[in-house]
Amino acid sequence: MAEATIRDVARRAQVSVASVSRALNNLANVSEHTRARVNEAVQELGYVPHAGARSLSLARTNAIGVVLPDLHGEFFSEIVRGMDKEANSRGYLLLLSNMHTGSAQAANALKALRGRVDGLIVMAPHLSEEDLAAALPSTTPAIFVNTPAVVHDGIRLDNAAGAQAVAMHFIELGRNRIVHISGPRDNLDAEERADAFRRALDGSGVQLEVINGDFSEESGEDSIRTLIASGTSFDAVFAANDMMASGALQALRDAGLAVPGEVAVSGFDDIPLARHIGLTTVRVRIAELGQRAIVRLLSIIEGDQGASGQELHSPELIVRTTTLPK
Amino acid sequence: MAEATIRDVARRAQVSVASVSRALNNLANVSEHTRARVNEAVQELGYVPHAGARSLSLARTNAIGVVLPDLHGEFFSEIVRGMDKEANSRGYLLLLSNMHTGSAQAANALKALRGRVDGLIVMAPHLSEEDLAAALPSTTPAIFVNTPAVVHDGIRLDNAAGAQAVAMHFIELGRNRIVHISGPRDNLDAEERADAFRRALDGSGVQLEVINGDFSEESGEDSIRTLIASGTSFDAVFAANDMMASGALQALRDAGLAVPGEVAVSGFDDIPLARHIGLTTVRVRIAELGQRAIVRLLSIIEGDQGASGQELHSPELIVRTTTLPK
DNA sequence: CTGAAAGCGCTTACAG
DNA sequence: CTGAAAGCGCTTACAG
Repeated sequence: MAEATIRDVARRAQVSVASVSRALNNLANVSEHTRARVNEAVQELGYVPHAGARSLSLARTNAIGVVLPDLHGEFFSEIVRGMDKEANSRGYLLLLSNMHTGSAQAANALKALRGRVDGLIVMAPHLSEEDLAAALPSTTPAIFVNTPAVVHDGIRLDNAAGAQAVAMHFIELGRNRIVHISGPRDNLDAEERADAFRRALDGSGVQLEVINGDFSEESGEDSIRTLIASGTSFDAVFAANDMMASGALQALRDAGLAVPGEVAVSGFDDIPLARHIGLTTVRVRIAELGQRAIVRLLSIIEGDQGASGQELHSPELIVRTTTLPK
Repeated sequence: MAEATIRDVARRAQVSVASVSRALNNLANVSEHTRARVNEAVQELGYVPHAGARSLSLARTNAIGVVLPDLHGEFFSEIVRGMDKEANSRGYLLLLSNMHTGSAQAANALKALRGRVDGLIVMAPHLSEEDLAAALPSTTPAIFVNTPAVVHDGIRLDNAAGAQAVAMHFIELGRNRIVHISGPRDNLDAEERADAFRRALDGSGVQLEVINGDFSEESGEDSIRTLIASGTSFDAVFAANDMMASGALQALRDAGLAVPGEVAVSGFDDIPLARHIGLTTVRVRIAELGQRAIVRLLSIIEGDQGASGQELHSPELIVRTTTLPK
């Protein structure tokens, strides 16, 4: 048997569907008698309103589309957790959509959300704003998270501040042959971290070598292994994320180099693992980023005049054993 | 200006909305001429179909509701990742819904999904099947994941096999004063692990003490700290998950007890951290659990006759340094 | 191959 | 306070 509809309830309660609708939505203009009959019929039929039909009628879905490149890694799961928590407490559901590389695929992912959500959270550190804008319905509220954005409202991590803090820390420790393992090319976070780190070291007399990694643990390990094999000497490593830092630590250990005695190491992100391995890193309050994204999106959707433009979240340097003073 | 609708396209292309619909859905019975005009109009207007309206008409949403207790921890993020991957590749979106404790709240969470999804994945290790069944629309396909289920189709982890493997491993190592730090009461996984572990040790002459934890790292640490303070001596610890095992390791280290020399330690789950700290554990292919849940749900939704009933996923013992032979 | 019309399950002016 | 009717944006028999 098919699920009961509002018509079934109306028939059973001997009232019109209009009255059923009013009663269910707790409108004032319904007599107690009618309300009671409706509730009774709802119980008897086990009626549950059809949210899809309601959305169409109201032009409101109470759902938020979350478009992200990939669910891999603690970063994304944490940010989704922050969004989910805030959204749920405000009566919204999250609709997840993976956006694979390739702007055509990205456009389709975005289009599939039309008519399903009231707004969009877009995370795409690898796409340009133009590509995204072309696929974004202009009338849909959207917040860009850690995504290149000039025109759109967004939330970003202050990568520069984090990288700078690491640079200053290394200088204070007296390290002067520094290696930076960067993230993948074309990734916004990776670029900003590398650029700021380089700038912060400029003119300090410190020698800097940059190796290109890809945010994976293996790339961190390989980078350092190769570097050591080449005979290069260095006394500090700044990896653009914690996973690469973890790989670097393994390579250093395998090579018999003491950390932090001979080489100081810092990561970026402060994933839970970092604390366990005593890794100095830059703490990003990831879940909070996600939560803020929802707060701002809802303030647009619900018409409050929230702050517009870019919001920058400052990370914090967390010093642990991998950079204790010599 | 509002988004274009199918009517706008029809008007512009000078055909009926029926023809537009047919053209957009690539039906055969549309002349090339009409198809071309429609495509042109779509381009000019930047028309994107309204998925919500389409769903109502088709009684099909191409969305799957995922109901879970909490996004905390690597377990849930991994399982969602597995589901998301499979769902996306099959053209479905995931709609996330948090189910807080309390069966009334749970019922509402489930109801809010009516008319929004084609099927449900339900994870609720803390609720009884009756509570859930009362709130579940009987006509909606559903798969229960790691949730008490007799009537419904489900996927479960073979907790008993995992706990047994740990017990055998400890016995082979010659350990005979064993401690089990269990998960929270009323949690299905926790119960099954504890019960199976106890049974496997029965009659082996091994002495077993069970302490009640709550799956948090702190509870693992506190449990062992308290135990040591009480003067109890033991030579092996089986924590019901890796986080508690990690806490236990810290307490042991602080107390100066050698691992595995004096005390062998095993966890459960094999979260990424486990490898880093050399923790022996029971590997659960979490993402695979999520993927299988989607595969089975879709086979119900799409009418293929998939296997019904409970599917049991066998975990695998991973021996690392925390249980090397003395 | 094409269009007018009914229908999916709701909400809401409008008139009473 | 209540009901008949139109409308949200699609799809699809039905008749031509």
